[in-house]
Amino acid sequence: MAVRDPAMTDVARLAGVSHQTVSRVLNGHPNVREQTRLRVQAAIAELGYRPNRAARALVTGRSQVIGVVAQNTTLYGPASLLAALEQTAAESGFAVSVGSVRDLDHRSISAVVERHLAHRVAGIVVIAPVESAGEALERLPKDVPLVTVDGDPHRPMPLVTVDQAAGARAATQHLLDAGHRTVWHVSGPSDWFDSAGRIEGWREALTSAGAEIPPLVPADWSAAAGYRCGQMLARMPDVTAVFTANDHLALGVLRALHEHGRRVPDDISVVGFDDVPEAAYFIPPLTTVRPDFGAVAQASLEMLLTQIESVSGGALRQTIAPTLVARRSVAPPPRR
Amino acid sequence: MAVRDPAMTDVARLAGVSHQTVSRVLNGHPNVREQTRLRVQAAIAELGYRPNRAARALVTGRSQVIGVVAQNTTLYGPASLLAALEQTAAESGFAVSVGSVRDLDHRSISAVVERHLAHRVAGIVVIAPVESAGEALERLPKDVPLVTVDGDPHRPMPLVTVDQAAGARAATQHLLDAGHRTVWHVSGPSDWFDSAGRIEGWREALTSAGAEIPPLVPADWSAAAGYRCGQMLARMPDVTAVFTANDHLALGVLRALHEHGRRVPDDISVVGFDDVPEAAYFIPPLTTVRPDFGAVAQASLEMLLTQIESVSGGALRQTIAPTLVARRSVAPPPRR
DNA sequence: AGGGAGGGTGTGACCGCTAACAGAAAGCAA
DNA sequence: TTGCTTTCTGTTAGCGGTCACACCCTCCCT
Repeated sequence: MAVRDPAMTDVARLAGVSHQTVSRVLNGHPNVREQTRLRVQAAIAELGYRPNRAARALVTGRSQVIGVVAQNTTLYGPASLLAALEQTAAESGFAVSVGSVRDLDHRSISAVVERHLAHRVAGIVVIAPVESAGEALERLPKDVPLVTVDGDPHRPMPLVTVDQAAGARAATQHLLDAGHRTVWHVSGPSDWFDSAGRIEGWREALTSAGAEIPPLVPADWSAAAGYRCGQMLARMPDVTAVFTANDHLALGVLRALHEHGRRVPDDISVVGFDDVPEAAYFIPPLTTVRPDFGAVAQASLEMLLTQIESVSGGALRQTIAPTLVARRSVAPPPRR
Repeated sequence: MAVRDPAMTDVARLAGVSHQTVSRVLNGHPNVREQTRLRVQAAIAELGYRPNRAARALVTGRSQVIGVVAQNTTLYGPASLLAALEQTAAESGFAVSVGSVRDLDHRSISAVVERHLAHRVAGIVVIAPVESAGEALERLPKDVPLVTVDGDPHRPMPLVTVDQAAGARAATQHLLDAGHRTVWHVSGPSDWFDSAGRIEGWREALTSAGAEIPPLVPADWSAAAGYRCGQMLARMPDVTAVFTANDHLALGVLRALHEHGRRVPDDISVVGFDDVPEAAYFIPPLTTVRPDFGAVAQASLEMLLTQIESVSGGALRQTIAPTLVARRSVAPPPRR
């Protein structure tokens, strides 16, 4: 026989006060006598009372939930970000509701956003770093606090990004510094801003070093694609340095090179991006670029909270610098 | 100037009906004249009306949200499961709220569960496959629909599991079939049920084949641990076959063996577990066991929904069989 | 002693929805 | 026509909180 959960009035009755006083205790309102507060807290404990967030959300018009829109939370980057976001949000008393989209078209994204809005989420974080996401986002109500992670740098909305270009520059420069004449780049899917940023950084480093810019090798984020690209790269004798858009791609490249008898780093050097936990155990250990997901999460949440709390906004944009992690997949080019 | 979101009454006024009729249209109640329904739908569209889930949750006592309790959503298994769960839930009109716990003690788990209960979630899915989770779960209200994934098989609660033992048996048997006299096992953390199940399956296969049972090599889920274990294994000349509790562990082992000049699969065969997308691109491609996360998610949700909808429960337990994926990391043992 | 300030508490309305019932309209048998 | 279902639709009362306000009491100043 399911008994109704205790409500505020039950607590109030037991403590001999009004429901409003209970509410005050719950919300840490200052004007409550210490003795009363204790009585109420005792009653709460005795009944095992749990405030009903739905009721609160109804009257305040906002729940203590943050909606996240993500595409593929199986990928290492998004998954890490999501986890970090959840941790950070919990510390501020917020819950996190995920909404994944399979495809990143208007309709799918809007649908997920709608779902979040129907729940009256306090704010939305979008981890959908592709072109089409931005468009879908433009047409939603202006009064919903929103932060985009790794989104379109050219759109005027609150944005937190990993400095992809800086990371890519560091990776490329690292290879150049090792003595390579130029660096090839296996890029991520073309519609991701992350890819674009990494390509940009790679180009910049090459340009400013006066190095030749080899043709771009386009791929997606998978090891499979990396493998295919690696098979090509392995056949080209003048390729001595490769920077891949992520670590999984690098893994595929590594395997292809290995199969073709090209040694890493003796014959070819490879640098990845992401620093997945396994990168240190690739053959050979992979030099890569590590983004700080914790910092990204923190920054996003901070931005979101200032939007939620006040009307006037703080910073509209924040960039987190990644760091290069040097391991054994880089060496000087072979002497001819 | 933030205008109030349109509510049911606004729609009702515009359509010239009562709010209740609007409610009926929204909930697909049968007794509404077609013409009225259309008028209401037109009004909804015109106003951009979005039903307030919080209000509904308040009055019905249950929200259309499923709470997930997970430990580390960065690991491939949990992340995949979470994603699958989210997909499946969305199809049934449910949102998913994640609550990660850093540590798996009573207090942390209870705290997360409390948070979910405060939101009046419709049900809870626990992906926290360790001993301590079970205890924390026992003391929570009986009337909350709950499903445990990969939890304690000895506890009388609804449970969906990957058949770890079967997977491990298949892996071990596969190695035995290749001609190995016995198989070593690098196991996951001892407090995970997944680990226990895999150990059990490994032992069973060995026993029923009449093979010697080598000492267990305990580790956690990381490539780092795999590497350390691999360094030991590499020094033992009579080790010809290793089954690791997951693919990352296998990666570490592979690297250690490589460094010690022991070739895989020529000298030593290796089998993993999980089939992470990268497994096919390890050096060499890893033979592994693939659990069907989609099926697990589906089964869990189904179980949860029957609990939500009715009082009498359906199946209390469901087991999903994993499949062996043969790749190139397995070969017959070297001839002496 | 009178009066204002302010801490501490209670009262009532209301947030947006659903459930239960009541009432109106329509259909059909007698 | 009457009377009785069967649809359809409206009315009212909450769900469990918060907000705005009114009230009471004490304290302090004049």
